[in-house]
Amino acid sequence: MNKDERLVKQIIPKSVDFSRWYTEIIRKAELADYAPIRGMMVIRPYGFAIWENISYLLDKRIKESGHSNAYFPLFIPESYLQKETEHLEGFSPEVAWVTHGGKEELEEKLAVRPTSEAIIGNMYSKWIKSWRDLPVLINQWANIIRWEKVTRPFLRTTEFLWQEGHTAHETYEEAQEETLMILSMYKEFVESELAIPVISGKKTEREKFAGALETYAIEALMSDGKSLQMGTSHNLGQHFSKVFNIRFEDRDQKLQYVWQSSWGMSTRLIGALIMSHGDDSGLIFPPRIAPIQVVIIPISVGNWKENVLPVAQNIESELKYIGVRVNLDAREEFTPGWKFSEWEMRGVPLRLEIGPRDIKGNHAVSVRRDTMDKEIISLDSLKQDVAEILKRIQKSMLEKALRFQLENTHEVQKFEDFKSVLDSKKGLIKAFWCGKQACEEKIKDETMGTIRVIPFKKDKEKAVGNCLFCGEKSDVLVYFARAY
RNA sequence: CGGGGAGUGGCGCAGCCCGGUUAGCGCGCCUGCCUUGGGAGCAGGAGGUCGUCGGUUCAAAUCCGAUCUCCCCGACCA
Repeated sequence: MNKDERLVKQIIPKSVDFSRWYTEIIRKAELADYAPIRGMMVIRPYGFAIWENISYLLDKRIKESGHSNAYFPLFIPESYLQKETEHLEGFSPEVAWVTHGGKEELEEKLAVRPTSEAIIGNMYSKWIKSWRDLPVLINQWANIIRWEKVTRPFLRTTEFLWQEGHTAHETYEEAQEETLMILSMYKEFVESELAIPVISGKKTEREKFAGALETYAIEALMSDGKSLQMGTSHNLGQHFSKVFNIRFEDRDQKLQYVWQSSWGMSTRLIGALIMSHGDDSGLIFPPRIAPIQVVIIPISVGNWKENVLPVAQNIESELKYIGVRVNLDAREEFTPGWKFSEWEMRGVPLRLEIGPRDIKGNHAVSVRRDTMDKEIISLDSLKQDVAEILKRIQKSMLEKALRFQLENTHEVQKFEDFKSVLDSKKGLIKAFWCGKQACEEKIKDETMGTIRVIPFKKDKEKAVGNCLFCGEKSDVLVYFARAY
């Protein structure tokens, strides 16, 4: 039986080898495949459907909060990229360059965008003349190229898809407000749609986006105990407006530089979904994002095509009618048992089994992927029940992930404890930090632990402690973790 | 980019050290029969220039060199 199980699952259990489990499940579940170019992958239909759901649900929020979509060029002239020094230094090691058009060498190299601040800044300088033109609230859905040294499907690929928002405002306060509004929108999105609880806060100077005044991020704890940055929102200050000369005449007729923000989330979110929710049997997708929310498996016995199939088809169309993404697996060449495992591996949140026995009893058997709980539901109330169960799955997946996050968050005072917790239990560690980059750096060198975020102050939290490394008095409590 | 491992039908592997018939095995795939409430069975069949390029040799999956890609562990990042 054990041997059979291995053959059947075709993937290494997550608990045995997390890394291998991660890459194997991506290929076995047909989310993505390796392309013949270093660090590049093909997002296959089942994987792309997740991205489409993410895009749709996120785009709705972006628009509802007043932003419009636009599209900027893939190429950025070298001179533009060079204008913001920090920005250039941050990105130059990973920029891909276009040097030729056909056989002719270009007079000026073109960068394949690693992010679009530069090209957008340039355009904004033409568009913005008066305070009446502000704010500019633009988002773009695009692909990005970053020549990373080490790549992993979805988590870090040479090319990835994302949305990047770029806004311009009259004042620092407005830009800051936008930056934080987006951050909380990201948090809400990831928690309610992806069922992944996140911690949000500010990044340290060291982890800041190249060219930003301040960087904020949402971070989530993956089920192997490592942290993953899932979205970032930057207050760019006037760094880019000064170098791209984005000026406007303000209400007092004075010429001013605009205040900007930029923010993004990427296909990395799919990696986060895989790593936060999956188990030894494969993927588990939260219903809101799942490409297929319900799979119907007809139990093929006897003349099932006459008896069972029509009922299954009826259920399928009823569920479709109420907007459930449903798939009836009526393939003859596979047994029901085979299909059960297959769809479990592929993470479908709810399975409906319907066979002769069920039809006699006017019911179907539902099986939740997240808990494997079986429930017999009446065909008369099937639509409502399925919708209800999907909601419950969504909710309990978030709760489960949150429980995991809390259970794996430890508070430590001493560096010795910090090291042992990081080695044995992993997870997030809350500790005080004096604010000096030297301490941050040394902690990283010794433990591989980095400051993920400086959370926003909560009233009830202890106000002061001692820096984890140097022991100096501090009122900054931060989250450390080993990160992807 | 450093250190380690690996590329052989769709997937997982054996063969390589010690060069020599027609490159094997399991799963999957195709056809037929038979089955089907947790990955059924039998019979027949298809599918490979052994990652790529070059070298050594009468002869290369096997030896040598280069190169590409993947995986793991570090330095860098969404």
